[in-house]
Amino acid sequence: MDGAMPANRRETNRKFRQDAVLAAAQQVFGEQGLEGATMRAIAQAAGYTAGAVYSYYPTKETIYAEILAHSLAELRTGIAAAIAAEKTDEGRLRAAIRAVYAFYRSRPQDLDLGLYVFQGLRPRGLGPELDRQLNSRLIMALQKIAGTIARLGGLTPLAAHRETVAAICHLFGVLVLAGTGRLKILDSDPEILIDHYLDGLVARLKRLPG
Amino acid sequence: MDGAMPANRRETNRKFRQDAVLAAAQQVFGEQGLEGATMRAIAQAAGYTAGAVYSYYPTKETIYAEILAHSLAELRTGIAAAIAAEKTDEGRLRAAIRAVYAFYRSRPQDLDLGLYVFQGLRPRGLGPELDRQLNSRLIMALQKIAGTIARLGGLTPLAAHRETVAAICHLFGVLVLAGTGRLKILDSDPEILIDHYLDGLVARLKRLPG
Amino acid sequence: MDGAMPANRRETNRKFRQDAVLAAAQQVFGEQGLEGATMRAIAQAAGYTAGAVYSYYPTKETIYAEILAHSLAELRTGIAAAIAAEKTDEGRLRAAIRAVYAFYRSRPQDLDLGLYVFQGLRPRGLGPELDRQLNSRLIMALQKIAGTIARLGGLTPLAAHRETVAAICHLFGVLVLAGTGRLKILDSDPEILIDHYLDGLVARLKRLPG
Amino acid sequence: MDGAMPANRRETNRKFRQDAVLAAAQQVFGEQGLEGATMRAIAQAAGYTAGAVYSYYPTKETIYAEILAHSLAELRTGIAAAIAAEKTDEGRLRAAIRAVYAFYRSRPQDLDLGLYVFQGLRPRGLGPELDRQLNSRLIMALQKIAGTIARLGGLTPLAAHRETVAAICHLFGVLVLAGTGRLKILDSDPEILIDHYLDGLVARLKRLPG
DNA sequence: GATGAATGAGCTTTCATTCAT
DNA sequence: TATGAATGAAAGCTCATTCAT
Repeated sequence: MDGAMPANRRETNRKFRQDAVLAAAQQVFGEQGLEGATMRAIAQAAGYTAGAVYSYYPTKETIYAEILAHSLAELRTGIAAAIAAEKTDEGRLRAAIRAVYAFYRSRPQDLDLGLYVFQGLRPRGLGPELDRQLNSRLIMALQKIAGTIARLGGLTPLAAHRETVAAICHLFGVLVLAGTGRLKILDSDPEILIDHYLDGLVARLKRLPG
Repeated sequence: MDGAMPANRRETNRKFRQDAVLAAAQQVFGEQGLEGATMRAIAQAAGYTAGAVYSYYPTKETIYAEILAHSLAELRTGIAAAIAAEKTDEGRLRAAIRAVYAFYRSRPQDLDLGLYVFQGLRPRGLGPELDRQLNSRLIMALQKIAGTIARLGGLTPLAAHRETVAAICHLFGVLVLAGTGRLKILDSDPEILIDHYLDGLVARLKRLPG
Repeated sequence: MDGAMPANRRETNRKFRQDAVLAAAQQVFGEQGLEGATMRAIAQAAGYTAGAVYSYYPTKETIYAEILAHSLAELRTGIAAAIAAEKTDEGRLRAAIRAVYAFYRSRPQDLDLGLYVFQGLRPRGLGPELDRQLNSRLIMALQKIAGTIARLGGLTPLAAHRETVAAICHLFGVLVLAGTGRLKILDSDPEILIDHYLDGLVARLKRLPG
Repeated sequence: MDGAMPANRRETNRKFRQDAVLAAAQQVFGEQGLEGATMRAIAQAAGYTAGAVYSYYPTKETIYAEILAHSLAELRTGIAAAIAAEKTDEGRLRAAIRAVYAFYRSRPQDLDLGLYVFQGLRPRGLGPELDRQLNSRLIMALQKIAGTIARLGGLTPLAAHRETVAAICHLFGVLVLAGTGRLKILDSDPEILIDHYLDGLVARLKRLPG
């Protein structure tokens, strides 16, 4: 008889358990990869039965989406922290980019997931609503970088945005090629590549306004 | 009496159908994505029963490997052609990079496949032998670009290699983000990004030796 | 144009190739066991395509039956040879039984086949006609042993038959348990078991008439 | 609220259904033979889908192993009961051997299964662990017979073991030949053969110590 | 909300057999 | 006769998902 429990308390409980499931999913996902992340495995890691998971997430894809959303949120936090720890704009830019790199290097699954969900190995990854949500999170995560670039190069928001996107492309290229082992084959170190790009970017930005 | 069809002809026919299967695989792959590319689907697209496919390719992974090998060979041809059509080293560099871009833009599945096969959603997609083969094809495909960069910037082979890898990272980053729809969200045009990168690269290379 | 070839020559040729297929089947069978003996494997060992085998044997089971028939014929020859090489009836009995033992010990597949075909892992192993044929071959193979037993023990044909069957049962029991590894588990040597049985049998036979 | 069904009861239910699956497997196995005993067939006989069976037994081989284990356990019980019902050692020996005979005569599939599993038409039917378990069950099943033989013949444990194994060989030989229809062909009655062997064995044992 | 049972569709792969050439 | 292409049925197994309790 839980009639005594107020509605918001109940909701809190629910949210709590939902998060536990999510954490379990993340763990399984990190340990076993995309293929190993079956509903059973996730449920088990959460201390539930497969069926129970469905009271929290209606679909496997939903779980993936949620993980991805969390990932992006943490990425954003990571970027913010990296920037906050620096004094100069150049330091902030370098720190931010390196933070993104480090983030995905340490959670390669999150990269996989992003590609998987968006690209849609499955017909339609998620509903457009979820998609929009994830997109806005991505944009928010990048905004701090854009701001730094704008200040450093004295750029308009638009130009700074372009430069940010370019940097992100480079970053993801490095991450993807590193993650698939191609960089090793090509005898290249991802971190050196990142730093190399940053050197060029900073040089260009500093030169621009003068 | 099998004089009617010489061994020669036989083999040709076989090769022909084998290629048809491969084409079917590529088509299914493009239409349904990696997950949809089941042996049944491939066979059906080729007008066969599932079992029949196995007389052409002993394994699903083999088909993937073959598609990828073809893809890389064509990529190389494409790069060579693009370079051959230009007179100046700058033109060659720009043309080569744009050729890679155009190649994967027009066959997004090939990108997926490369990531899938190499990264190995499966334990290890293919034997190390095949892997090596594919690797060398990749390297060969990139060598022409490295040569052009070396000449343009007066770089040592090593430095040119580094610069080539960096360019490829950028390129793949753009391709991946474009392919997953992220660039659209970020309101960015992949071609502009490529050109932007090329401008910077060329400028840097020209400045370097002086 | 082989109109020049007389019918019986043609038949001889056919028989020849048919035997080649059979030999191949036997070889595959010995090397790969029952499960490995696919039509393709047999055909290949014979230098043919799978389809070609069907001009010689309409069914896989037919091949098995033929192998078994050959096996029984050879067994009979082996028994006869073993008996012929001995001077005394006791020697003949011992030699005959040991010959059967050695025969199946060296071709465990033939034992498997016998059990497989007769017992019918498949619904109906062979037609009743083939079955009868194989049966008579079995009986013929055992007749020499029965004769020796009859003489040694001064038994009526009927009594000798019974004793022969009993000996064969013992023999097959040893063979089956040895072949399935049970005897090793039970720490027993098949040859000792056989000799032990023979000792008892000979003693009994010698005692009987007196 | 799952107070309605205590864990206790749950487990019992589960065990019940698991046994039903096993019974179905045994039935299919008896009706269709080893080859016909597919997972689908077993499932259907149990009123399930193929997939459901896998929640009771993780593998087909496991089912086989379980059937065999049950079989050996029952065999042991049967032997014990037969022995317990007799007063004299001779009676016990005869009863035990006849019990084994009757057991397998009434469940010919169990014999097949034993041969199949141990001999391993498959590379190695079951892991060595299961194999050892089954072996020890087999040995335990035979120990009572060995004890009786030892007492009856005044034999050392070793000698009694040898005699037991010999008897088992005979028995299995009779069973196999009877099961494959060979005995009928040879116009012999398995029971008479068994009794004949027992007569000889008992005579020998009684004579020995004197 | 949670369980555990069950489904059903699907997967890759194997193989005896058929048949036009 | 022989080939080689192809079939089609089947096998063992996995998994997201549903649902009565």
